[in-house]
Amino acid sequence: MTDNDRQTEDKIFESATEVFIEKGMDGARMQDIANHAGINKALLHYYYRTKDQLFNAVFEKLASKIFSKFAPVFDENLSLDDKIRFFFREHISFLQQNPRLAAFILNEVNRNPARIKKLIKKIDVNKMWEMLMSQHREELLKYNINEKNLPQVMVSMASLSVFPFAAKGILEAIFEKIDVDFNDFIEDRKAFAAEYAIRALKKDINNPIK
Amino acid sequence: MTDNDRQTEDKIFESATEVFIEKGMDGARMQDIANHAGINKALLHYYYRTKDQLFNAVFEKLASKIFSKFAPVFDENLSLDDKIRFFFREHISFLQQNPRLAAFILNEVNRNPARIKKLIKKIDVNKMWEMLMSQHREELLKYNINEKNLPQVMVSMASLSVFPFAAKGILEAIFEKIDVDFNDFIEDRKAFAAEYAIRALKKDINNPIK
DNA sequence: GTCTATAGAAGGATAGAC
DNA sequence: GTCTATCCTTCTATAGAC
Repeated sequence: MTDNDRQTEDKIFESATEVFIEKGMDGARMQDIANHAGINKALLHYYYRTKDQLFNAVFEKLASKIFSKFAPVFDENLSLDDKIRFFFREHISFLQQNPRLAAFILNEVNRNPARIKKLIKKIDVNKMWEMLMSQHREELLKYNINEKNLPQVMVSMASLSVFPFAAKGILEAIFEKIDVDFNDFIEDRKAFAAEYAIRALKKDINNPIK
Repeated sequence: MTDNDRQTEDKIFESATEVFIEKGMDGARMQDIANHAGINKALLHYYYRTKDQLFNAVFEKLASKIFSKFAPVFDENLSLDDKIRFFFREHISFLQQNPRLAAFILNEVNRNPARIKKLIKKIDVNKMWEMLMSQHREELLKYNINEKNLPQVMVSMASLSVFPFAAKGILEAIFEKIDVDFNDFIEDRKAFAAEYAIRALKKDINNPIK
């Protein structure tokens, strides 16, 4: 494969990424992607035979990029509280740089759930729990976390981080009325969500878990 | 307008609702909607001149339905804790009955933010804060809630409730691996999210807010 | 008000020249 | 490898009969 091939193929891939994120699989037009890349439609089909194949290539790249952002949390040598802070800071910063990415992935997965199966296969949820247990055995006793409610705990953290981006359009409309800037809100959220989640997970003698 | 008109128009509207929620504006086909309603395409255009008009009618109905679910929280005569419990129980139950609704709204708003502006106009956020203040003035002193962080607080509650539905496709794929049923998860979530949010919002002498 | 038939436009995909 | 021209299907929308 020559440099020229690579260049064109990359250009197509990048343009497709932008257009698909913007319009979704159904809304995107091959013509848009071609225009965006400064080439013609036929070339798209030369490199990626069909729209479906082009979309799949883009989707897989983006989805794996998102999932890979969850892993480092378990590797850092930090207290549990600081891991939570680390997670929100990193994860929200990542989404901040790609504000439409989350909504795109969520929507396309719902539209075609089979797409995500392949990527999920690589994730070992049980191992995540074991790592958490081995690294924070004593700390965990002070937290409202156990093997049974771990899914609820993890989903809650993902919710607090991802939802504002998934609901960006609605939030911006509401914020406009109360003179809040979405970007400022997101900047504040890195710390707010972390402290919120930490308080929610810590056992509290004033409000013991039943 | 005769009964027959009403019947047909309603049938079209209901069919359009189902198909649009399932496939989105771009993915939905007028033919699908006609088939679903047991009529032919031409009739769709007779009642709603264009696909766009039909979609707008459906979208507005659904979006206002979702927003109206937030209001009753402020009217109930309950302690703040019980209002939070009430909110999660009611809101999650509503989404449980319409599991694809949240993802549909979020996606279509992002695709076309102008759509939501009209509905947002009706919401008075400042009034919500005033009601909260007047009803729970003393209680609020024990909570990490103030006028400045109210948006963060509200978005967090919406996140915990809505996100699992927006991410249904991904969660189901993950849950399959660890043998968790999505419906069971949602059932548990009504109580989990409430207690999680309450702990997160309560001031805690062990972990005071800075 | 409801249907059949079809116009007319758009979009994905390919053939063939260079 | 890249382009122009075009095929062919799909889809929205309308015309016109009943």
